[in-house]
Amino acid sequence: MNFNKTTEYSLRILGFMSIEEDKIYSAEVLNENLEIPFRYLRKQLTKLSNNGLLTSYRGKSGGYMLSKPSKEITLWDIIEVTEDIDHTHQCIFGFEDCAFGQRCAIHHKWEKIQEAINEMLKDTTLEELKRIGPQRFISQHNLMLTKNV
Amino acid sequence: MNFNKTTEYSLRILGFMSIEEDKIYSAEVLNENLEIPFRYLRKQLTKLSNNGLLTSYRGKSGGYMLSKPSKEITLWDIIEVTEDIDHTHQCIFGFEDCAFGQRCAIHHKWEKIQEAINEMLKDTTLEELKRIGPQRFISQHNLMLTKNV
DNA sequence: CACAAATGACACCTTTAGGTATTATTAACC
DNA sequence: GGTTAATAATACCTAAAGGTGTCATTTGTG
Ligand code: SF4
Ligand code: SF4
Repeated sequence: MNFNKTTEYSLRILGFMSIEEDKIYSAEVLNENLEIPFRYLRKQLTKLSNNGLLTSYRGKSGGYMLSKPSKEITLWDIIEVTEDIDHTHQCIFGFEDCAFGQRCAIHHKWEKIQEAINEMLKDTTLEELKRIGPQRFISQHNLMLTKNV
Repeated sequence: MNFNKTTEYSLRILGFMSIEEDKIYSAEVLNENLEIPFRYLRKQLTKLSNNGLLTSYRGKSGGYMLSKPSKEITLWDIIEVTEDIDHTHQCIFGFEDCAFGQRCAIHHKWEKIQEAINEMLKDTTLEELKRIGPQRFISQHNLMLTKNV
């Protein structure tokens, strides 16, 4: 009943990057600020690039930048990449072929909650999440290296 | 964002057993009716016994029975056994020491959803779930062996 | 008591998410 | 063009959840 580590990491990364969303952040810099194992961070950044959430710049003074304005990236977009959701299969009991015409007691309750979650995920954009996490992450943000400075 | 297999299995088991909650069900019988790998089912039944949800009867014509009336067993009770929830740590980003006085945008929304989920889990009893899952599971229920017949 | 039919305990195997290591490729800058 | 600082690709390792196998223990019954 919660998100996996990869999702958490991705939220951290993207949340941090959206503080100044027109800057390029290298994996090195992100590693210094977010507490994510370096190699895994690298892997994850590549994945986020390959899935269109980040644009990557290779070569010297390269790094990553949000591929779209933060207000156009929803939590849902992120979670679709990091969590593999089975959109069809939502029975709380794991039944794949429930044959009831009349649903069981929990079905409706559960469905409502699912809807609430999805709604939240689709309605919340990175823009709202500029300032997340412990203060220390944010306060160090001005140490960032940028492409243009 | 969903329950693990062990939780699903447990819900199936207990849901099925609550159809006739004063009967003793052997692992063998449960295995014939619910589609759960036999050994793992056995393991899980032991765990549910050890955690007070089931009472086990050893020896010939033994098996398992609900330890309490189904209306006194909530989904929450079950999930506490099968899912290991960290009750303290609920930050969607996985931060353990968020230092904000002013919470981030998602914090409140997420908290509300968590509450809705917990409320549902605590309000829903096995009693409401007597008839769950595909029809075939239920229709075979009269083949049960019991202690007293 | 001996046998059969059930659960209990415990060790082991398998799959997958999380994490590392290595080598190749790209691009700015001298 | 060569050096350096960055990402890309790929393969491998580790820990935890899911799943098996074996043997011991309990209890009803002839
Ligand atoms: S305010 Fe945001 S970052 Fe801080 S604990 Fe709440 S959800 Fe996590
Ligand atoms: S009615 Fe109940 S058992 Fe059937 S799919 Fe819905 S939640 Fe699952």
